Amino acid sequence: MLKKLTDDKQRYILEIGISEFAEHGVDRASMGAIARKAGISVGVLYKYYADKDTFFDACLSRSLDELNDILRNIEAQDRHMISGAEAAVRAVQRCAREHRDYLRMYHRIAAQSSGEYAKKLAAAIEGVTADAYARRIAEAQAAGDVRGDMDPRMLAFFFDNLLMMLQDSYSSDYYRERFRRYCGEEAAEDEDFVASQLIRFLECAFTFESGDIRHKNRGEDER
Amino acid sequence: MLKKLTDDKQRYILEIGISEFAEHGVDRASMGAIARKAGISVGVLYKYYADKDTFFDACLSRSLDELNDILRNIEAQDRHMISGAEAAVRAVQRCAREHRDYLRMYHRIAAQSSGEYAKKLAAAIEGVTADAYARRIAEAQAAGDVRGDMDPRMLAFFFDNLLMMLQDSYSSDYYRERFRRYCGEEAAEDEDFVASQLIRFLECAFTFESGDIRHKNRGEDER
Amino acid sequence: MLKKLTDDKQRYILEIGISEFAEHGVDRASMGAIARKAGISVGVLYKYYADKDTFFDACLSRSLDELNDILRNIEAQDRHMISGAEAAVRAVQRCAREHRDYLRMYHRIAAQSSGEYAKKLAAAIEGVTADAYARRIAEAQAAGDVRGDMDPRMLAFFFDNLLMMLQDSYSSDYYRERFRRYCGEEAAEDEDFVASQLIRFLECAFTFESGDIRHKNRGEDER
Amino acid sequence: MLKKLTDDKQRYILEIGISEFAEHGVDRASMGAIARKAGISVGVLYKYYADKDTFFDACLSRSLDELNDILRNIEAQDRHMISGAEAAVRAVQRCAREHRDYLRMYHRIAAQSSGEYAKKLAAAIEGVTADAYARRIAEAQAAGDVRGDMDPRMLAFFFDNLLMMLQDSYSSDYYRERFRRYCGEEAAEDEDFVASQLIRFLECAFTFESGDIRHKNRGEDER
DNA sequence: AATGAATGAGAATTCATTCAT
DNA sequence: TATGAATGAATTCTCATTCAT
Repeated sequence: MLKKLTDDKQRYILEIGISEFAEHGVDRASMGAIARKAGISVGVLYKYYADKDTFFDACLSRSLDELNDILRNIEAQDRHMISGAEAAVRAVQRCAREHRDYLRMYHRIAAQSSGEYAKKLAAAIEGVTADAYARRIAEAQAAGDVRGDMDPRMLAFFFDNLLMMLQDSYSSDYYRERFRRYCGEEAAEDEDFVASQLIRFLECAFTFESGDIRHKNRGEDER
Repeated sequence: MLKKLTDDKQRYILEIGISEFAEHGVDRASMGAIARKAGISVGVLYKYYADKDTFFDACLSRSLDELNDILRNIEAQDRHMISGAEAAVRAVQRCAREHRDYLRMYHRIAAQSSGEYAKKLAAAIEGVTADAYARRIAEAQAAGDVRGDMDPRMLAFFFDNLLMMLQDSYSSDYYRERFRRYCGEEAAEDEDFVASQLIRFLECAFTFESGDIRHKNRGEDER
Repeated sequence: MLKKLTDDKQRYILEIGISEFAEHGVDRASMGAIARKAGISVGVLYKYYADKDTFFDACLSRSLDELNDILRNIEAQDRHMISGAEAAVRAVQRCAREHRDYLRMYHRIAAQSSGEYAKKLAAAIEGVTADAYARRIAEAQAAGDVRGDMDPRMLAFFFDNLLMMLQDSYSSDYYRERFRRYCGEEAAEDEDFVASQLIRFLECAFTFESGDIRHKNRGEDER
Repeated sequence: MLKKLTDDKQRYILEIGISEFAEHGVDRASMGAIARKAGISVGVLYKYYADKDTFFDACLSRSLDELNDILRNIEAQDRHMISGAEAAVRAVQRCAREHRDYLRMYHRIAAQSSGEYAKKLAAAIEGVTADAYARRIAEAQAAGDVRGDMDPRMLAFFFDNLLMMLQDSYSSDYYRERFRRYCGEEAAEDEDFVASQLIRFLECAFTFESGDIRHKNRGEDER
C-alpha cells in the first residue's frame, strides 16, 4: 500500500519533471521548482534520485517508455507499407495531442545534448527504430510494394525525418509556428488534411522510381 | 574609420558569441568566457548589448543573415524545380561543412525557445522562405513541372522539412549520430550519395500524383 | 531482561557512534549512517538521544569510561615511580592497538571543542588524573625517588603531555605520520624501542635535579 | 596601487579565514560567514580561491609561513642546546600570545585531517623541522653537550612533543583548561615559571644518561 | 571609453530532525 | 514502540550584471 503510493508519487514526480524539462530545458529547469510544483520537498527528490542528471535520465526514460509503447502498437500492425505509414502519421498526431510534453522533452534533449552523451542518447533512442524501418522497407521492396532504386536505409531515414518534423511541428513552440507559417493556420490545425497530404507525398516518394519520370514525360508528350 | 574598426570588432564578437552559443547552448555559454575569447572585457559586451538575451539575439540575427546570404544565392538560380532542389540540398551540405556553428546555433535555439519568443523567432527566420517556396512550387505546378494534386504550401513544408533534417543531421551531435545509425557510417559520410538519394526521393514525391499509382499498378498488372 | 537487551543495544549503538565519530569527526559523521550501521532506524537514535550533540556526548562518555577502566588498572599498581611510568607507556601502546577509536575520538574532540564546552570536557576527562598524578609524584619526591627541585604538578603535566603525544602518535593519522618522520618508519613500528627510549628520557628527567648538572660538569672536567 | 590594495585585502581575508577555521574547524566554518566577516561578497572569495579547500589551504599556508618565520629566528641562534631549547620554549609562549589563531588552526587541522591528506600535511609541516632538530641534537651529542645513550631522532621527537603540547596548552580551549587543572591557574598564567620548569625538565632529560642513575644512587647511599 | 573586480541572487545538494503510520 | 519518508534550513559554488577607477 505504501509501495503503491510511492509508485504513484514517483510517476507524478516524473510527470512534473518531464513537463518542466520540456518547458525550460535541462539547464533552466530547477530542482527546487520541480519539487514545489510536485508538492514535495527537494529532499524527496534527492532521496529518489541521486542528482539532477539522474532525475533527468529517469524523466527521459519514462518519456521514451511511453513513446515506445505507442510506437509498438503501430509496428505490430503488419500491413501494407503505405497504410503502415498512414498509421504512423496518425500515431504521431495522436501522440502530439496526448503526450506533448514527452515529445517536447525528447526534442529539447536531442537538440541540447552534445558529444559522447549525444551518441549514447541517440543509440538508446533511435537504435531499434532505424533497423526496424529499414528491414520493413527492404521487405516491401522485395515484394515490389516499394521502389527498388533506392537504398532501403536512406528511404527509412527520409521517412523518419518527415515523421520527426511532423512531431516537432506539433510539439515544439518554434516548429509549431513554422508549421503555421508554411501551411496556414487552418491547414495546420486540420489533422486529417495534413495527414492526407503527407501520405500523398510519401506514397509517390515510395512507389515510383526515378526512371519512371521519363516514361511519364514521354507519355505526356505523346498526349 | 573608427566606425569600421568597431564594425569589425562587433562582427568578431558576434562570431565568438555564435560559436560559444552553438557549442554550449544559451544557458551554459558564459558572458565572461565570450568576452575573454573575444579579447575584450565584459564591460564592453554590456556596453554594446544590454544583457545576455540581447546579445544572443544579435548573434542569432547575424547567424541568420549569413544563412540568408547563402540561401539567396540558391533562390536566385531560377531553374527547374528539381534542379533547384538539388542545388538546395548541395547548399545545405556545403553550409554544414563551412558554417556548422550557424546551423548548430539555429537548431539549438529553435528547439529551446518557447512561447511568444518562439513565435517571434519563427516569424523572423522562416517568414520569407515559406512564402518563397510555396510561390515557386505553385508556379512549377502551373507549368506542369510539379504534381498538381497537392497543396503547394504543404509540398513546400515537406520539402523544407527534409532539408532541415538534413541540416541537423550534419550539424547537431545527436542528429548526426542518428543519421549514422539510419544510413550507416560510410553512407552518411558520402555527401554525393546522400544528395543523390534525397533527390531521387524528392523528384518522385514532387513529380507523380497519387492517381498515377493506379495507372502504374494497372500497367504492371498488364505486363 | 528487556533492560539488559536494551543495554546491549545501547552499548552497541555507542560503539558504532564512537567508531564513526573517530573516523569522520563530529561534523562529517552522519546520524543516518550511524543508525544504518547499528541496524536501527534514526527514530530510535532520536528516542534515546535528544540530538546529535547529546548522542556525541554519550559516545564520549562511554569512550572515557572505557579508557578510565584501562587506566585504573595501571594506577592501582602502586610501584616505584619509574616502573609506574613504564607501565603507563605500555598501557598507552596497548590501548592504541586495542582501542584506537576511543583515542582518536578523544583526540578529535579535544582539538575540536571550544569555549565553555571545552572546559566542561576537560574537567570531566582530566579532572581526576591530574590530581592523582601530582599526588603520586609528591609522594615520590618525599620518598626521594623523584627530583625535589620541581613543582610536582608541573612534573605531572610534562609527564602526561608526553603520554598524550604518544597516544596521538599512535592513533591520529596526522600525528602518526609526524611520528614516522621524526623517528623513522621502523623505529616508529617498534613499540619496545619506543617505550625504552621514552623511559630513558623520563627517568633522567624525573631523577636528576638541575643542580646536578654542575656536579656532572665538574666531575667531567676533573676526569 | 590596486595591487597593493588587493594584497592587503588578501592578507585580511586570510586572517579572517584563519580565525574562522581556528574557531569552528574546517567543516563548520562557512564561506558565507567568512565573506561576511571580511566585509566582502562570497564571489570575491571564489574569485581568489577556487573552492573552500583551496581557500583553506591558503589559510594554512599563511599560518605556517608566519610560524616558520618565527621559528627560523630561533633556529638561527646557534647556541648551546639547552639555551636553544629555552629560546624555543619562549618562542612558543610568545607565538601563543601573538598568533593564537595560527596555532589553534594548526592544531585543529592536525587533529581533523585523516588518510592521505594527513600524510601530505604532516610532510609539508613537519618535514623540515624533524630533520633539523635531529641533526642539531646529533651534533650536540658529538660535542658532549647532550646524553649519548639515546637515539637523536627520538630525543628530537620527545622534545618537540613537549613543545607541541605547550603550544596547544596555550592555544586550544580544551588543552588550556587541562593545563590549568594540572598546574593551577596562577602557575599556568605565569609564563616565566612554566618556562623555567620546562627547561629544568628538559635539561636533565637531555643531559644525563640512564647509566648515571646508578652512580647517583650509589653516591647517595654513601652519603 | 574600457576594464575587470565586486556583487549577490539563485541553483544544487546535504542532513539533522520530525512525525505519520 | 519503531520506522524511515519527508522536511527545509544551511551550505557551496556560479555567473549575469554593475560600477568605481
